[in-house]
Amino acid sequence: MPRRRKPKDASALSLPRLFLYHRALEDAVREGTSVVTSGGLATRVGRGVSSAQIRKDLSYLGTFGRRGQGYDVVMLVRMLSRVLGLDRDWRIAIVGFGYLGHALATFLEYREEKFHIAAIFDVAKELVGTRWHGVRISQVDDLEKVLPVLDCGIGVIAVPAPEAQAVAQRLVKAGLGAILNFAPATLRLPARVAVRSIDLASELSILTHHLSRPGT
Amino acid sequence: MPRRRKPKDASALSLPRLFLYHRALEDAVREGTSVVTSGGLATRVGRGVSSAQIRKDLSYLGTFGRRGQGYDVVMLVRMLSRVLGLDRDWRIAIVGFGYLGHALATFLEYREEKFHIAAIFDVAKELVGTRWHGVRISQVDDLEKVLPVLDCGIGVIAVPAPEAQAVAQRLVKAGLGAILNFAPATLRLPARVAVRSIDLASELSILTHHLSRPGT
DNA sequence: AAATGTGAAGAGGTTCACAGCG
DNA sequence: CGCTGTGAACCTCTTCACATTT
Repeated sequence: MPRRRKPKDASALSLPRLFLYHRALEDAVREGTSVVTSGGLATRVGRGVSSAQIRKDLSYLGTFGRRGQGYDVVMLVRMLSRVLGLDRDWRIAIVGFGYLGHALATFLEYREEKFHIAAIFDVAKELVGTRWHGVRISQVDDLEKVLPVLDCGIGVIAVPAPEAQAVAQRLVKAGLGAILNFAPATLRLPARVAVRSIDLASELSILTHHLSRPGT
Repeated sequence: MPRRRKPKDASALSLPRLFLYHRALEDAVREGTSVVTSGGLATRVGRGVSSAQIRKDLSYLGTFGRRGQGYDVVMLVRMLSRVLGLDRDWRIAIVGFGYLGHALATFLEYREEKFHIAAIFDVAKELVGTRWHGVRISQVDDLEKVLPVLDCGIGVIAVPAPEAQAVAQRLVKAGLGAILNFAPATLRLPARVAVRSIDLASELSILTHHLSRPGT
């Protein structure tokens, strides 16, 4: 039963680019730039994004530019914020508070003002009950009890690989609709749940592949 | 001047998959499985990888299966290791030893036996001169002096965004050919350098985008 | 009989080039 | 004139389906 999709839908691959546009435009706002052309934005974004690509990506979302002039920076930032869901704050639950979980929490708390750590879980008895920046660290076993009242939208998995699948399922049961997974394991979850996996070993192996090839 | 490429070249998008195959096959080895079919491997890998996809990916690298039987697991692992550059050890330099750098170092040291932390740099005076698991933490200013003798192939950037570009250029000048970047900034480097960027905010925004949409 | 390897068909995404509009 | 917005061409990757081999 193929759900009829809007005539124009941003391609999956365009999403990360939209975020890059958003970030580059925020820089432009800080510099006081008020209008930007697709070519100018392409230069800011770098990384081989063409002006045609930018216009195409934006055209899937609507019509925002002025022909002959370019795009209003503030308006574009606002529009992209809305599309990316960055026009509101988000509460995040972190499961696994070892080095990685700790690093992620710190990074988010200091650098990303839209994202707030609202729940932390770990299995280590010496951690449970302590607080991190005011957030109580709970026992993973209590996940179903603690999580529902905290209104988190996103769960971050920073536990060892063998536990990742079980943790993911519990997060989903507790109502989370999106998961960012750092464990080197493939998660099998209902399609309605959005999942992104960051796999350090995978990234490194892509680099070693390139280093191992003689030609570019 | 378009360099003529080999008649068959693994597509860029297949590389991360090859790594997933490698990981799944290592699991199979541990279980004592000696032969696997493309369908069986697809089941192990999960995440919507089809058996046809696997056969196609492998066919770009050569002919390894036995018709009617499947693939020899040990041989396939070995072949993929070679292609991915995982048939040798790698020495890594980390720049930025805050929470994130520390977390990455710990993760790699404990979990990835092919990757070794060989150099650590930071700007904090209280860190410089101390050691982490036997590795001396050096001042970032000394990067050009210290790095060349340590024979690192890969550099990991875990510094704040404004410093990332400068650090990246210095790593490249010091001879590194591959960079894994965790700073939320676009790096502009010579094409010969392999770069992968892991952008936490970008991943989160893709999740918030999905959470903000009503339909799947 | 069973599963590979692969040409061909099909999707999906990007680039081109230009009409349209300020 | 300059830059956007967009159909069409192009290219790349995925899926299909089947001839081929053990």
